[in-house]
Amino acid sequence: MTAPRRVTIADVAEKANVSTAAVSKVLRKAYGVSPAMDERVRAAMAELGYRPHTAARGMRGQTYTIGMMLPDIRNPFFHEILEGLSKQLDGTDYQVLIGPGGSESASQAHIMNAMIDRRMDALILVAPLGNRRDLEETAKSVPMVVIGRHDRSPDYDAVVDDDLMGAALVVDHLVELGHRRIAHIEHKITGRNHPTTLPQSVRAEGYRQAMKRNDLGSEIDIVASTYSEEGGYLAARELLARAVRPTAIFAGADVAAIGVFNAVYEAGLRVPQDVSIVGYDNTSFAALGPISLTSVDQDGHAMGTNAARLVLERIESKRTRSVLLSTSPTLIRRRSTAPPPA
Amino acid sequence: MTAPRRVTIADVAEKANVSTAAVSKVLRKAYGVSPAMDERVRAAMAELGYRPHTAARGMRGQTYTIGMMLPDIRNPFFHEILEGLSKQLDGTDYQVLIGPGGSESASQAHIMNAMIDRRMDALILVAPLGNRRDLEETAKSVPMVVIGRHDRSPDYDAVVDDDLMGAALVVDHLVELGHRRIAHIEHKITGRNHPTTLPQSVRAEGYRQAMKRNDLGSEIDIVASTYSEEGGYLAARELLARAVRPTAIFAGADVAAIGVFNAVYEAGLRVPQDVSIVGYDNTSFAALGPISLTSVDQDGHAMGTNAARLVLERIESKRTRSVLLSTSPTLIRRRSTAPPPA
DNA sequence: GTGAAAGCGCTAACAG
DNA sequence: CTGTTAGCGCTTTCAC
Repeated sequence: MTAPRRVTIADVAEKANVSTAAVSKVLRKAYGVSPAMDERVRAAMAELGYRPHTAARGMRGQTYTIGMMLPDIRNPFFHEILEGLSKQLDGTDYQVLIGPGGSESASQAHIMNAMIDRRMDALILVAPLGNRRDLEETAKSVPMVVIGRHDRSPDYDAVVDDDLMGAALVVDHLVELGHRRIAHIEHKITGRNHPTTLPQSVRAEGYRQAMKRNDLGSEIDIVASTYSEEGGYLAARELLARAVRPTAIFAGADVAAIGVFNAVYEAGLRVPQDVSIVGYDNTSFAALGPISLTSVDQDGHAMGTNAARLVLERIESKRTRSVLLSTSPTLIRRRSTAPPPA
Repeated sequence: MTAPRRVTIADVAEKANVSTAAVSKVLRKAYGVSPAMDERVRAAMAELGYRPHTAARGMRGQTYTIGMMLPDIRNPFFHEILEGLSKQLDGTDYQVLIGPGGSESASQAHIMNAMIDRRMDALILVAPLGNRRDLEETAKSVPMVVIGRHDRSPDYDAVVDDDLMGAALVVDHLVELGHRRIAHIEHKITGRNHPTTLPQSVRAEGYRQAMKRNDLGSEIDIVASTYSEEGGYLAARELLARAVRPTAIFAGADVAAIGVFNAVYEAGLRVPQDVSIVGYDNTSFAALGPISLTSVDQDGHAMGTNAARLVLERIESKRTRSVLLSTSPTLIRRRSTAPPPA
């Protein structure tokens, strides 16, 4: 019941007949330890089952902890990012811990502060809502990489997928199939002015630009909703109730596309014969037979790997200049898109 | 670029003309501070924008951090638990941080150690794989609550939903509809012997017992697979290839049920006319129109809230005896179940 | 009611 | 190459 006192660096030092400083050096693989001493210390550590006390290390040095702020745990796309990140960190001393950020700027700021208060060595933020100035402010106190946003800042690194191109791929695909009345569902958080560099805003802008480029400027039809099943459902209901119904609906995220399916079936319409549906993120369920959703694929795994690399470079301060890493999406065509009804 | 030195307790003490000890007391709402001093200290903290350095506090006292180990970030059911937990912790000084545990006993042990090394005040483990002795071992060094497992231990608290009853609800419902050939898909991790108290094992056992109770012992048919889309898909393919095909498939989790849908459609069969499908967890997509999956609902939110309560009680050591909190599931009937074909 | 001082476990100069 | 010695920011006796 009573926890035995934890083994400390002092216990190891005593056992190995060396100073605590020596043990610390072995721990950090620091310069200036003879092979003989190194071995003795390691042996003592093993024998005592010593594990460094990360919190204490953090008081002077690093905590070997990287905080990842996620607005929504469930999003399968975020999971891919996490996997890339974890794989890259595997084998290093670093550990990822996830902070649930929620969908509000305030709750996200809260968890970011909590992570900084806990002395995390670096922060990885996925599609954070805060304005750029605030982000730069926190980037001044901790190495930081932002995933998903298109801002470029001198203070933090950015890893993005080209959402402008992704939206263009979708529109061009639909136009090629013969569609003209192509609607878009955007994620639009109510309340404060949110940055236009968020993925959802860029996707909407990409849709707009692509429509114009295809001489369909007059057909532009955007419904503001949310990237969620319910959001997609409600937006699609609105679209299907129009006097002239769209023949294709481009949802900014797969989860929303699922809601669109729902509304379309409910209206007694068929996919893709009556309405074509396109999603974004190419999440695992998009490939499922009964759904078979045409979607835009971003390489989340690579984004995670890149974020880890950038963050480690920063921590080890091999680099002080900021970097923006942009990857290209691809379109995955499936059975949810077809030519419009004659 | 250069981070300004953080405000510390010493700065606040100086500003308020008191000792650091006094500031610490105010911070901890500890006994022995006069209202006047309290106010002065608070004013100084506000003026300087002081935020306590959690890592440093942890060296002597608490870190005000609760670690939650999740085997799979994506599972929407886990998200419900997290929400309940967060809501309960809201307004307290505590913060949840999520440790990605992965699907292996070793990776889970790794993240648990990482959390302990970081001096977290308590651990909440969701369906951990380790054997009970190991769990009890770690429970000796930190307050702990285990969610989902049916073990009862003197060393940690447990929050479970009655999976035995959940499985019985499913079988009884199908039997009532007239089914006899009811198959079950179990989550079975390869390799080591895993505890039989895991939710997946208890659900399988509940299925077995209920089948026997309904005089269908000879019809028991369990396929070992995984709770995932692919796992459900593969298991269902196997089941549908049987000489005598089951008329109902009970997947141990909604995600697996989605894969079952997939396989059923692919085989040219209809749901529920040819095959009935039941899931478990009643995750949000189960309610979606095109899916409309009959499923077992556990109140994840309540489980999270309860876990938080138990953990706080332990931290504040109001309680030393362990508790097991079991809630009851309910069956949500939807369109994926119907009488078997004649 | 208040403050001085000794740590918590580790790192980082700095001597030797 | 090795050990001594200050701290990191906060908590906690224990005098006053």
